[in-house]
Amino acid sequence: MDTRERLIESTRELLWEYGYVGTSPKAIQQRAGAGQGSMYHHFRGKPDLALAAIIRSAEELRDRAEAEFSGPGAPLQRITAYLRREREALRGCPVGRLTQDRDVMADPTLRRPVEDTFAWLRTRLAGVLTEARADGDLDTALDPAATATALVAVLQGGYVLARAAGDAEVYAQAVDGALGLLAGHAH
Amino acid sequence: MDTRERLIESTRELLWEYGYVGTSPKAIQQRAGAGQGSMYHHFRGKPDLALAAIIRSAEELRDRAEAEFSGPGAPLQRITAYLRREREALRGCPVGRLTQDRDVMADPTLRRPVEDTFAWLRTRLAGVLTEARADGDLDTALDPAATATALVAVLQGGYVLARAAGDAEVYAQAVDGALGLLAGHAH
DNA sequence: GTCTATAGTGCGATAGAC
DNA sequence: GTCTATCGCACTATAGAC
Repeated sequence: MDTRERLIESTRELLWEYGYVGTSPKAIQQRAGAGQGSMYHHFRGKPDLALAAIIRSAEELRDRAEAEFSGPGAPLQRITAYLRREREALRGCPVGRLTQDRDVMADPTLRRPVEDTFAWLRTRLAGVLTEARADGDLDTALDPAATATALVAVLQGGYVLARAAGDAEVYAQAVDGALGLLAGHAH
Repeated sequence: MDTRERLIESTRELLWEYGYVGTSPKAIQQRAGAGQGSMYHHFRGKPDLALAAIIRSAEELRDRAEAEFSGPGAPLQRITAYLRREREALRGCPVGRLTQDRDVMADPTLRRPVEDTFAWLRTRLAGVLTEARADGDLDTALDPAATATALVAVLQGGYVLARAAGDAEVYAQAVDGALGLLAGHAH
């Protein structure tokens, strides 16, 4: 892994743990094992480097989700697999976390990947719910778009509650609750 | 409102918008219209002042929720009222936001009110769900604790998605989706 | 109880040698 | 392409006058 790559990966981890305001170029350089000059050679500054890191985290989230959504099994099985997939609950969502970062949301360039990722995720999940409905596996009374938004919200909120409790099990409990609610509408 | 009070309220607002790392004593003083000496007279420092602000925000969240939970109407009506209550979706949750703040979660004293608030909220909501079940208004197959955690997660995640989209309507959509899922289990 | 002055630290960024 | 030196600034906190 070359220096540029190490800088991006270090920024991703620090952004995940400390957020944008709490991540300093100095900390990035130390973690990447690079000097100041090196960082400012590859990137114009903190926002430029953060953008590269955010885009990569967004792509990773999207790729992993797409793998579950387009995987094998019936639509509802794929949704269950997606919701139950192991996540690092106590670390939170590397992309969702950024919505609480004012400097990120205030900068249209930094904000864009975050906005696009969740817009895609909600739409994509709604599509799988629509598939399930077309197969006759899901109650037609359920609105796919609203249900998809609620399910994604359970994951994002599950991170919040797990971190508040200091217990990853709370995340699992939120998912269990959501699946319990969904089960009543499955045929 | 005296100086001490203005300092606490200013800190609450700044903590809500900028988070702990992004909130400086200087900004607090300016918003409160107080000098440095004044702040350090009333509080030992930033963490001490933040604690007072966090405790107050936690109390407010709890009081507002309790008002809905112990209000008039059947249990499921009260839950619907709680979920649908107007919130400032784009500003996010003043307490939930703190879970993303490393300096807050790393300090047991600052973390305590956050942890307690969500533990109480989940337990209290589970209690109302149990009431609904006892009244024969809710499917007995639904686990009250898991369902409560999922519903609270929808709210917390709804903030995240609304902020990501830059649209408060997304928060409402998450709530609609959750109520749609819950409706299938109501008698 | 509130003010101003000041200290010490770390931030984000630039300059220029190698 | 990477390094060290340095800049100007804001941060959190303390000291001491009023």
